[in-house]
Amino acid sequence: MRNRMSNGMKTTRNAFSEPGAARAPNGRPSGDRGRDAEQTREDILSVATEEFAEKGLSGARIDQIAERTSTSKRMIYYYFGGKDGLYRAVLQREYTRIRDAEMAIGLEHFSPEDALAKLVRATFDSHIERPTFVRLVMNENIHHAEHLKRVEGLSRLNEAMIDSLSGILRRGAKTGVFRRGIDPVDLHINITALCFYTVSNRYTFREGFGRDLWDRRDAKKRRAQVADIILRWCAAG
Amino acid sequence: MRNRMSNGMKTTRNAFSEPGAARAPNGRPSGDRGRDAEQTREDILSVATEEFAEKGLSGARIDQIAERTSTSKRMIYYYFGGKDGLYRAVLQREYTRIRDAEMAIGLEHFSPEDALAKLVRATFDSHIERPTFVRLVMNENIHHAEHLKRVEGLSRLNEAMIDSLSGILRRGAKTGVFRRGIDPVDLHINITALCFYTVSNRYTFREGFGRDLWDRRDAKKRRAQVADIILRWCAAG
Amino acid sequence: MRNRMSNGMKTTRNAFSEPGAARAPNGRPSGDRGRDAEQTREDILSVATEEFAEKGLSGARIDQIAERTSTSKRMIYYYFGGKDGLYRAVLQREYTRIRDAEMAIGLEHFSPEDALAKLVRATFDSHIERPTFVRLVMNENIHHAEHLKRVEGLSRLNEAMIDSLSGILRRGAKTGVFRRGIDPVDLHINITALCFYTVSNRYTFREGFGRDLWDRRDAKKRRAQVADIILRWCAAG
Amino acid sequence: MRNRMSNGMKTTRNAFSEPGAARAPNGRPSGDRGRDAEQTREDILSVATEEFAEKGLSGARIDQIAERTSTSKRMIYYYFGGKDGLYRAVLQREYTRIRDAEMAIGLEHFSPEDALAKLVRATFDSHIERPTFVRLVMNENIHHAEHLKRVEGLSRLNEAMIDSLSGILRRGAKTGVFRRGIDPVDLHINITALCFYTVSNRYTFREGFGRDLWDRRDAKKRRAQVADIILRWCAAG
DNA sequence: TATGAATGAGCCTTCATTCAT
DNA sequence: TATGAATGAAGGCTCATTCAT
Repeated sequence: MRNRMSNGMKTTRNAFSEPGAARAPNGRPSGDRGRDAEQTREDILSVATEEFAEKGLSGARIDQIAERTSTSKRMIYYYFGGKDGLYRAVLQREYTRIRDAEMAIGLEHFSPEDALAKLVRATFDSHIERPTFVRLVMNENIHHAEHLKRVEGLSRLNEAMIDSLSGILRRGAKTGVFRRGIDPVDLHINITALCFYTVSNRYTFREGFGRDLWDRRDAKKRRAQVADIILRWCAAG
Repeated sequence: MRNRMSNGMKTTRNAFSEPGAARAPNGRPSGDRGRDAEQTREDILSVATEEFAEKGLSGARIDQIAERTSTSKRMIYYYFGGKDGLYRAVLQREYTRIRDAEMAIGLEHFSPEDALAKLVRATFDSHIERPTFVRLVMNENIHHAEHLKRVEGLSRLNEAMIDSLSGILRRGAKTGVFRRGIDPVDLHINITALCFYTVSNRYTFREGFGRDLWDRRDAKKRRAQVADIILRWCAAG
Repeated sequence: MRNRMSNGMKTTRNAFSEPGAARAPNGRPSGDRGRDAEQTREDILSVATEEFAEKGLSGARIDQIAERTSTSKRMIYYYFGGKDGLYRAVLQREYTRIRDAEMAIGLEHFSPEDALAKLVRATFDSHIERPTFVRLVMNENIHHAEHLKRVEGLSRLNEAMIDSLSGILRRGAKTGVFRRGIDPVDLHINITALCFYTVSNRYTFREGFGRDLWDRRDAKKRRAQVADIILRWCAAG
Repeated sequence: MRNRMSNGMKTTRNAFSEPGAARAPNGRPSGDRGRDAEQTREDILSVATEEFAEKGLSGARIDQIAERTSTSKRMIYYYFGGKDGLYRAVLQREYTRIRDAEMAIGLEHFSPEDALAKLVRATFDSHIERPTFVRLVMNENIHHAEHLKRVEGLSRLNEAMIDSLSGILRRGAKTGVFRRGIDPVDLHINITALCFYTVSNRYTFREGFGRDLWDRRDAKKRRAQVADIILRWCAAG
């Protein structure tokens, strides 16, 4: 967790490079060891992501992660320095991925209302499709986000989202379809709250109300409802 | 956690017996130790609640709970049968308490709009004031609500809440201030989502946006906003 | 090593109470568990002393210590909190013992010269008979005495020794057999150096000179020689 | 530490080959890499010396040594065969160096007393200036000198020292300033004991007596005192 | 009802070492 | 000669739990 970390972080940065490119991390000719190393890292990371999302940080077991991996337990320490380092790497990768997914829609070409609806639905889908991420965030909150503090590039990701919402609100206010004075961060909170809760509280809700928020039909209806709530809240008049 | 369970459950049920009665747990004639026993249980429970809420089920340590208690570790096993039994008892107590708080307002005497607004604000407050409960629910979701399954009287508590919402919606629809066709359970979900998220995702949000949703002023504004969102969504027209 | 320590230290203090007394550590009637606990501690301590003296702090293995004990490895952590705590307890016990042995001679009734000679010989013997102690001190010096810092009652033990030497020097100076101006601490250093080295450097010396400083005859001669060196150094004229 | 040993020892011996020669280690024609190789070895050795002296054999970490080196960890295995081989090489180099230092004074031209005093002071200085060596010797004694056994040329080095002392004693006895019958090996022991202890037990002494034997002024006084002790012991009359 | 002592299983981590290139 | 990746074995430590009294 000390010196090895440098090693780990160096290659971690690759997580931000284009996923399509990501060839030969350090300029080595090709077809050599580098590829394997990157694969080993990826292998560990994807297994760890599932485990941490499933059991939480303290519930997950390094032994079990290693077992489901094609490499040995020792490699986890080699690449990530320890349980916490691995957890952090998982966190970073997941945060990057979900924001990428949410932003990957060109919203400029739509009317403000359509753009907002589209963004809400995209956010909803990205939560529904990534319960793993949601669970990791829950776990992070249990731990007072102490590990997220050490994840880099976080605020940059969020600024992009806020900018996007800000643009939509401005355009909507100009054309008179949206009220003025809505804080884009507030808007983000409310969208996320409605999406996040749907995924995060699935189990207790089912237990309390006998209804599964993830039932295909339910999810679809709920997605429309969330968009509706948000649009009504922003609507002028 | 295995064989002692029977023991644990038997005494756990005592948590719901009338506190005024203070019956000696095992029929001993002299009306002496019963009072102490109830106190011991309460002592353990309140410490455990904090610990479980703070660290989660797997993160909490029986030793630490025992240490902060005025009794010994053995008593935890005696009264609750083990870690899981204790956790379940905590869960049950908390669920009972929060629903009591939420329902303790007479809403019938207000206009539908006022009643709904009042209920939303009460729900918001009850979340803000009980982060402990919120954290326990988060943790329960991490564990797929497997322990909540064994908590009794849960659905009964929820039905009361749904009935209340149902009544408000009906009255509002009759007077024309609310739209028809709003599912009271949906309404509950949305209210809760907006309240719950405010508390549950405090830490990751602060990390990502540098803003504390619990800041006194922020919380107040947010409470009004949540009520606004819900009311606009229900509003007719 | 955190909270358990308190437990460990509480009973450790018994090491300083009269060894003959040391009955029922906490007022319990007698013939109960307390005796066993003390025995368990002692058992662990004596095994650990040998192991640490033999292999050093980093060379010793907790597993091996536990194996030679009549209890389990877990008990080491129960009583001493960890490897370091155990090592510290060992250190304390050994320091106490050797100083007790060195001081246990009534020197006041002898002439200054005889008293000094007696004390030197006692010091020599106590080193020769306790290579374990010597090795622990060597190890402590390797570790910059960082653990000795946390051993209580150390300086008190040393002051007794210095007082004793001081008295002898004063008496000798008064009767004219010893030079004036000899610092009792210097005297202590020189006596100890000559004794300590005999034991501490046994192995490298044997390797370099093919002579075993511990050979019975050699040791006896050496003891006399050390006394001779010291007395000549102190002698007046 | 097992099979690679043969390799390790073969190259280890190179440490004693003439440094000026700089022969390519494995007979390669071009006089190129040999110089680098020797430098690499030296680099590793000097780092390892510090680490072993600081932490002891079991306390030192191969990884850390490699990290402080300009080469990789693999080279340690290549050149020294393993941890033990490296430790042995360190030992050998240090033993050679200190004896060289001690013998590098022409004592024949001085009076026996001056010669002895000079030699004592030189011994004292060579200890004070080389705590690294002292610590290695301490460590070797912890390990029963088992590694020193495999260091070559040791007794040769010591014989030179004994011869020197022997000569001084003989000359002193002849001129009547020294007593007869003093064993030169005994003399060596006593000189070394007083010097060695000053360095070896610095830390425990400071802890026990609050006095630092290495304080500049203290060291100087102590050096004179050691010479005084030895001279008084040897003095005739 | 209550307590200090004890425990086995398992957890996270580290070590010296070797392999493929 | 040199390197990054990989590893088995073991090391220190912690956990929930039970026993004897």
